[in-house]
Amino acid sequence: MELINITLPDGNVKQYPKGTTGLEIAQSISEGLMRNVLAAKINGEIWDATRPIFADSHLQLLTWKDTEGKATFWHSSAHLLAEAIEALYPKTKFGIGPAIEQGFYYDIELPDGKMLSQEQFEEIEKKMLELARQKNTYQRTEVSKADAIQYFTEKGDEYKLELIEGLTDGQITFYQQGNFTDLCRGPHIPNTGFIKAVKLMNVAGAYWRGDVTRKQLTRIYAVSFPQEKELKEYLTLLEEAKKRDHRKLGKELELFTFSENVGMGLPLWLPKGTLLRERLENFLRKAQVKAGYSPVVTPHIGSKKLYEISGHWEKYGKDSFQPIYTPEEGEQFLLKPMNCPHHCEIFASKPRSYKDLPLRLAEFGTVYRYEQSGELHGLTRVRGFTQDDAHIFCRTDQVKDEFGKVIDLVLYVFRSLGFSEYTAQVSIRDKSDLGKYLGDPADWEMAEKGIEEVALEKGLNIVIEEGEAAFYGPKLDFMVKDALGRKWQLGTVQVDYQLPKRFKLEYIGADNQKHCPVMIHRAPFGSLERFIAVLTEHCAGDFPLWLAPEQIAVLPISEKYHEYAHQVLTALEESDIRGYLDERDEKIQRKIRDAEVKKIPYMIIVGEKEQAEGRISIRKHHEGDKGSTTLEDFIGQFKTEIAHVKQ
RNA sequence: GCCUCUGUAGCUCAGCUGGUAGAGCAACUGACUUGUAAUCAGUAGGUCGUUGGUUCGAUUCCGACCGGGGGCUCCA
Repeated sequence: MELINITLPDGNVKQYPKGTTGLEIAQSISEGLMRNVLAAKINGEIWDATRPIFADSHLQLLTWKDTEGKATFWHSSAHLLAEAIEALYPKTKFGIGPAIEQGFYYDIELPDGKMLSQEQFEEIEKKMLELARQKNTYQRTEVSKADAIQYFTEKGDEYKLELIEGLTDGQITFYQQGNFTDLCRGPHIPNTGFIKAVKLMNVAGAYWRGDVTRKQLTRIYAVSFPQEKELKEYLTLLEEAKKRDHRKLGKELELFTFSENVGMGLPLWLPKGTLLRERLENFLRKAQVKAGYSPVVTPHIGSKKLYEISGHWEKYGKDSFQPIYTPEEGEQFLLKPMNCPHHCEIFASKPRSYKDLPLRLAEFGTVYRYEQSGELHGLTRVRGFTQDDAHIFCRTDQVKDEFGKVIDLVLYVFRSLGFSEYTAQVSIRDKSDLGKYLGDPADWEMAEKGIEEVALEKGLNIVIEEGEAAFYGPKLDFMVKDALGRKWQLGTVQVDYQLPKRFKLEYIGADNQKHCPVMIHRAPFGSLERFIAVLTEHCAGDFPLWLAPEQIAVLPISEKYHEYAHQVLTALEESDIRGYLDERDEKIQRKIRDAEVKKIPYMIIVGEKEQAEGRISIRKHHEGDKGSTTLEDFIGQFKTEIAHVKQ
C-alpha cells in the first residue's frame, strides 16, 4: 500500500495510507479528537474532514475552537436550515447561505410569494434538530456544469442557476445531506449530528446579491452550536447586551432623548447627559492644549462654494441634506458635514512659515449628515453629531512624528476611560491599483511606512488592511473591545494629501519656496455621541467616578437632619464634587434603592449619629455600607480616586 | 429608500375570537419621621401613533402615512 507523509502542526511527520481522510487521522490520534473534528486544513486550504488525501500534506485538524472550524460548522448549519425549510415548504428557492461572524444566514424565497415570520421559527428549529439527529453525512460530488444546470432547472431555482453561470465547468461541486442537495464549494462538517442546538434569530429583507435594483429575498439569521450549553451561554450574553443597550440606559439614566418633532436621528441631550458630555469634552480639551492644539470655533453652515472646493459637494452632495438659500440673493449654504474645509480656511487666513508647523486646529464641531432612515440607530448612527475633530497641518517630514503624538493622545484617552483592549487597523493602498490614489507615491510610501513603524513603536497591536486606504491618504483606525468582548471602531487618524491641494494651502519653506502642507485628520472619540454610546454599554451605565453626572447622593435619615445634610452637600460642592440631596419624606431604604438604581457611585447617609459626631456614613454603589468617616477624609479619598485623570 | 417586526397613561406592560380600556411604578395630596435596595392610603392621568376604509359598531380587521427595533457588505 502506498503511503503519504502528513505533517502535523507541531512539526511531526506521520505516514498514512494514500487516500486517508482527516477524520481517520484524527481517529489515529485519539477518539476524542475524532468526535470534535469539524474540518481539515490541508496545506492552508480548508477541506471536508471526510475528503481523502492523496499527496504529502501539511494538516491541521479544525475544531469548534478554531474560527475556521466554527465557520464550517455554521455553513453546514445553513445547509441544515435549508433542508428543514425545503422539507416544510417544498418549492422554496434558495439564494446564498454563508457563515457570518456570529452564526449564519440563508436567503430564501418561499413559493407563491409567502413570507416567513417568527411564528414559524419553532417549527423550523424543531425540524432542523430532527434532521440533525439523523446524522446524515454531507456528501461531496463533483458535477459538470451541464449537469448542475440541469439539476437546478428541473428544481426551478433561478438563483442557483445564476450562481452556476458564474462558475467554471470542472470546478463545480454539490453537497448532499439527507434529501437536500445544494450547490456548494464546501467544506462541511462530517455529519449533521454535530449540530446539537439551533436558534433562529430574525428575518430580514436582503436584496439578491446586495443589489437594490433586484428582488428582495427573505434572509433568515440563525446560530447553532455543538452543545446545548453553548447556546444558553450565547443567549445569556445577548440578554446582558440588551441590559446594557445605551438606548435603554440613556432613557433610564436620563442622558438623552429623541423627539419626533425635532426629527429622527437628532439627539436631544438632557441635563445629565450634557454633564457627561461636557466632562468628556473638558477632559480632552485639557489634554489637547497640553499636546499643542489650538482650539478654534467655526459656524454650523458654510457656503456651498466651500464644499465645491473641498470636493465634498461633488462626492456626497446628492446624498446629503440639500442646500439652504438666503431669502434675497438666493445664495446657497450647506449644513456642515465636515469641519475640515473650515479649518483649511483658517490655515489660509495668513501666510504660514515652515516654522509655524505643525499647526494643530481643534474643534468640537457639530456636523450634519443625511443618513438613510433605516440606518439610524440610537446614538451610534445619527444625523447630527459632534466630532472631537482636529486637523494637523504639517510638513511631509513631520507626518510620522505627529502620528505618534496622536497615538499617544488616543491611548491616553482610552486608558483614562477603562478601555484596555484595543487594536489598530492600518489601511494602506491597494498595491495592484495604485492609479486611483491621489498624491505623490513617494509621500504615500513614506506615510504608510511611517504609520506602521510608529504604531509598532507605540506597542500597538496592528492589522494591516491593504486596499482600505481612502483615495486621499492612508489611515489608522482604533478598534476597542468592550466588557462583553464586542468590537467597536472609535478613534481614527487619517493622512490627507488631497484637501490642502484643493484649497491651495501653502507655507514658505526653509528654501524660501512655497510648499503644500500635509493634513492629518484625527478624532480620538470619533464622535461624542458614538463614544458615549459605546462607553455606556462598556460600563453598563456605571460611569467612572470622574465622569458620573451625579457623583454622590446625600441621604438624610429624616427631616431632622436636612440642615446637616445641606452643610455636607455644600462642602462637597465647594470641592467640585457633584451630587444631590434627597429630601423626600421616604425611608432611608427607599432613598438608597433609588440612588442604587440611578447608579450613583457614592451615597452619603446622615442621621442622628453622624450629626452628633460631625461625621458622614458612606455607601458605595454595588458594594454597600462602607462605615463612617469625616467629610475631609472622604473628600481626600474621592480626589485620590479620580487623580489619575487630568480634568 | 427597501424588507420585516412593532407603536395602548411619563415609564414597563395586560387587554381571548371587533361592543369606545386596565395593572405596577412615576406624578400629585395626606398620614408616617424613618438607619443601608421599594411605608401606607387617596387623587389625577389615555379621542389606544396619525389617517382613510370594512362594519350597526374598531384599540382590536384591511390600506396608507409617521415613529421605533432588526436587516439590506459577509458571496455557491
